[in-house]
Amino acid sequence: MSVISIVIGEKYYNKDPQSSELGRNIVSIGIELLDELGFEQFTFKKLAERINSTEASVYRYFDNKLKLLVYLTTWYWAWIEYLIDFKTYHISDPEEKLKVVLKIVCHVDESRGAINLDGLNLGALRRIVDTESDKTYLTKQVDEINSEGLFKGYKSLCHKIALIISEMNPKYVYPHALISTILEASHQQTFFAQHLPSLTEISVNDERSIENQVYDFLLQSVIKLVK
Amino acid sequence: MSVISIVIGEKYYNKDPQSSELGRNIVSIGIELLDELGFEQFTFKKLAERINSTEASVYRYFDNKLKLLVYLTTWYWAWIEYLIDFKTYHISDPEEKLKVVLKIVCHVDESRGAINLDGLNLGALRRIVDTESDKTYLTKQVDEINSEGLFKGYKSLCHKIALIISEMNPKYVYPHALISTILEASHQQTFFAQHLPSLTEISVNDERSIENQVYDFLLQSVIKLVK
DNA sequence: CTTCGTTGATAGTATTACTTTCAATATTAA
DNA sequence: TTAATATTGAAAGTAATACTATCAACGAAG
Repeated sequence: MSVISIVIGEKYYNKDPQSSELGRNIVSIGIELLDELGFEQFTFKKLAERINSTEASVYRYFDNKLKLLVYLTTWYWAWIEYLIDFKTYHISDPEEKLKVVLKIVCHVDESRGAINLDGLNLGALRRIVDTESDKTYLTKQVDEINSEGLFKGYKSLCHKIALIISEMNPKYVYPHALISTILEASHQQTFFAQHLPSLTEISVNDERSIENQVYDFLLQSVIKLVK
Repeated sequence: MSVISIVIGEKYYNKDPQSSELGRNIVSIGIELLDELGFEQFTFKKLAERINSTEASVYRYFDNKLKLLVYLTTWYWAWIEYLIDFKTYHISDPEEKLKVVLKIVCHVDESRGAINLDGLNLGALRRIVDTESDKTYLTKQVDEINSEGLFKGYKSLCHKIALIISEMNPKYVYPHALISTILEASHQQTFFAQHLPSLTEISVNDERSIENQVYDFLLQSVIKLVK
């Protein structure tokens, strides 16, 4: 039983998936099927079959699979932002704060196994974000989706971390560019380590976990750049 | 009349598009249509109509649109690598070399207007690479495509630049991770400036060109990190 | 002059991405 | 308790996508 719950605004869906068993199934089994099939092979028909419902019923909650992906990534970033608020609340030193933030973003110190919040498979959700989240904006529909305010979650997170950077060094001129680069790199480097290992020194064969290696690379980079 | 021509190996296609008028049309009009419609909306049927040919004929050259995209990005990276070889040939100082490399990658100092090489619209190709190139590997087919050696071009470029970094500072432990991050950032920051401006300080409203701003951000970053 | 390779034309299949309608059931409100 | 309302399932249908197959026409090469 979770005491907290991530709430997503109504512009992200047609009918709130948190409001019914079917909706919660669409989201939770949707995460698992997306992880399994990848965005391109994933369809509402396959999802409907998996949850013993129908295509039409799924469409009643989300316009299309891109909107579902936007919902899921928004949920993910909201969760990350919650963790940041929670775990940095007591910290005043910005450099300390940044370290905690990067640990959260890189999932260092995370308990192994299928973690659950709101009944969601967070491991699968992470993999989706690593592999598929860029597809929320790398589409001709970006400007439309953006004008509806659907990237607010990512922007908000980026801005929050950028503020910490500015606290560390008010003269650094690229806090947002740096953080968006770092956030993207955290996914890319994880993906490269697993699928295109010659593009990175981070390696699945290293005795340290991928998460730790990515964290070290990014922390070292940010500290050097901002100081 | 170009004196040089980028040649792409046969594993990238079924029939060499450079070998016929139709093939060259598929590539050159393909670039323009991909730029226009985006990868998701682009189809071989639409392309066939545009070049007054048929779907079946296009399929004789490329298995599917993903393979065409892989071909185009490979062509692009081969072109960039050619420019790097050409423009750094006489330079021995690695830091100087790096500056030239980043200028090429960011398209600084490039003459405006539709540049042409092999009859291809290079401006459109750049935009495709900025927006669509990540989709070549962000798919469940990565490992398959990679095992066929189709990412060789990108890897080769990444390695070439990583060697310059190692020359600058042999003790720097993340040359490949840094360069893959920088190459990705060069697209992302350009894209963000145009579509999600709150994620970056790089701005279309700045008096300097996007290309120049991205170059400054990336050069400054790499120098600080490697030194 | 014949053979080969290329292309175009046509047709066909399975799947995707939806939309519509209607009936059955569950929930809520009077 | 009944009546109104909302939710889902079932079924059918459409247009587009992502292909594959067949065949005839044409030009080039031997």
